[in-house]
Amino acid sequence: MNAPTPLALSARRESGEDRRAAIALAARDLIAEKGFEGLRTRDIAERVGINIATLHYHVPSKEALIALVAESLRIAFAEQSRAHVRDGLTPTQLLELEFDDYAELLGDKHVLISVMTELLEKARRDASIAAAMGPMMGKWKQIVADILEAGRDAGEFRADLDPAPAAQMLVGAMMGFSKSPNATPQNFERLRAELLRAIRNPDRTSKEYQDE
Amino acid sequence: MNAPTPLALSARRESGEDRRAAIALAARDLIAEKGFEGLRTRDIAERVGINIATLHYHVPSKEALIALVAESLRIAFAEQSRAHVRDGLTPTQLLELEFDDYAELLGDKHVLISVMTELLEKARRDASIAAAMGPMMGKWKQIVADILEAGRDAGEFRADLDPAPAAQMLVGAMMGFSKSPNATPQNFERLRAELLRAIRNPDRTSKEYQDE
DNA sequence: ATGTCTCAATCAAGTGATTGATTGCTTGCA
DNA sequence: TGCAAGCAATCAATCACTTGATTGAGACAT
Repeated sequence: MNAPTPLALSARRESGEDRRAAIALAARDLIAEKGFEGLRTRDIAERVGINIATLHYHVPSKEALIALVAESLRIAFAEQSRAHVRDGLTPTQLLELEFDDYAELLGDKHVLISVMTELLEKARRDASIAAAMGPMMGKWKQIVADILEAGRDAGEFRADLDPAPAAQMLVGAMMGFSKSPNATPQNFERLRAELLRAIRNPDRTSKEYQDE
Repeated sequence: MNAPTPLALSARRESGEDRRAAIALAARDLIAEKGFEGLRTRDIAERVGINIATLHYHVPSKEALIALVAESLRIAFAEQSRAHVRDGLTPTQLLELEFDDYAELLGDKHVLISVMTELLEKARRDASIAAAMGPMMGKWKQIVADILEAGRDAGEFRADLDPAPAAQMLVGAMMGFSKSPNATPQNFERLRAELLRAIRNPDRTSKEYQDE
């Protein structure tokens, strides 16, 4: 991901599916590096180690390529979400898991965040991208809102909490954090702690929280 | 701003300063419409009503033009900030003013938000843009953090509030909101109400808040 | 007269995409 | 087992613009 080296010493031939996956991966890296502004089909082909015409054989247009990237992002996030068991956890624990997942992205998967924010920016101007990104973001916010609602109803979070805007608050804080110049792990810990305090039920004591 | 009409029937000649201001304004509109990805110097020149060579006479390169846009943004935000007297207000009132300012941007100045988010995205990849945007965002967050700190110390906001991450939370929530598909005025009201609840000192009663 | 501003024409490089020939792989048949 | 056929995948060369920027002449203002 650092050196602009072809991703693999490509065999002369790969199945369409493998090739498209490699193309999506290369495109993700390049979008993170240069944005859509600097995204070039030739650069992608070079990164994969194929000819420009081969790229067009597998992915018919730049527009189709961007849609492929959005889909690969959706799959990556879905896999991350599935990696943790969520049954039997309290709302606070579920929320901590969301924070853990985001911290993981902030680590060695920062490309995924960068590509996501680039796509969200593009979604503002392009209805087809918005159609792809809308459900992804909407689902994330809904998951968080559901956790918040359950936590409020269970008395873990404050009684006056409004789930939808509170979810916007949490998601917005995390995504904004990743763009700030001081996005260190320590600062993320500090942020998540503040987010928890922002939603906590003040009528609960610290001991009651620990017992859960 | 809707019709792609030259901004004015430009006089054959304008002073350099007026011309550059018109160029910055046209560029802002076009960045909001098409992003940096779709920004073309010829489109800007056409929007202003001048020849492409004239644009280059006044602004030597595309890079310089983007710097000009960032500066025009800084000026616009500074003017907005100055439009309200901030002396003698309580921390809660000051924070409400920040929300009011943002609501105003969400209204008929949405272009400014769009350009800002495009620049922030570009800043991630371009050090000179980051150098321009960093102080702007940093200042906003500092203003909010200072308000929060003062409010905490005055007992208006909760005692365990950590100003810097809490400011990140508020700023992130607002900026994230502007990109969401349901960014209506009612939903912003709902969000700001939730943000206030997130920072409020629970040891204060509603009446105490009203008295301030 | 001089300096500033404007313009049409043009440059050189880049861009997404296409074309037609070639290569690689699989399958079926003798 | 070997060969031929057919389809999928690959490539170099090329196309038809597009793009940021430049050049040199002319217009304008003082």
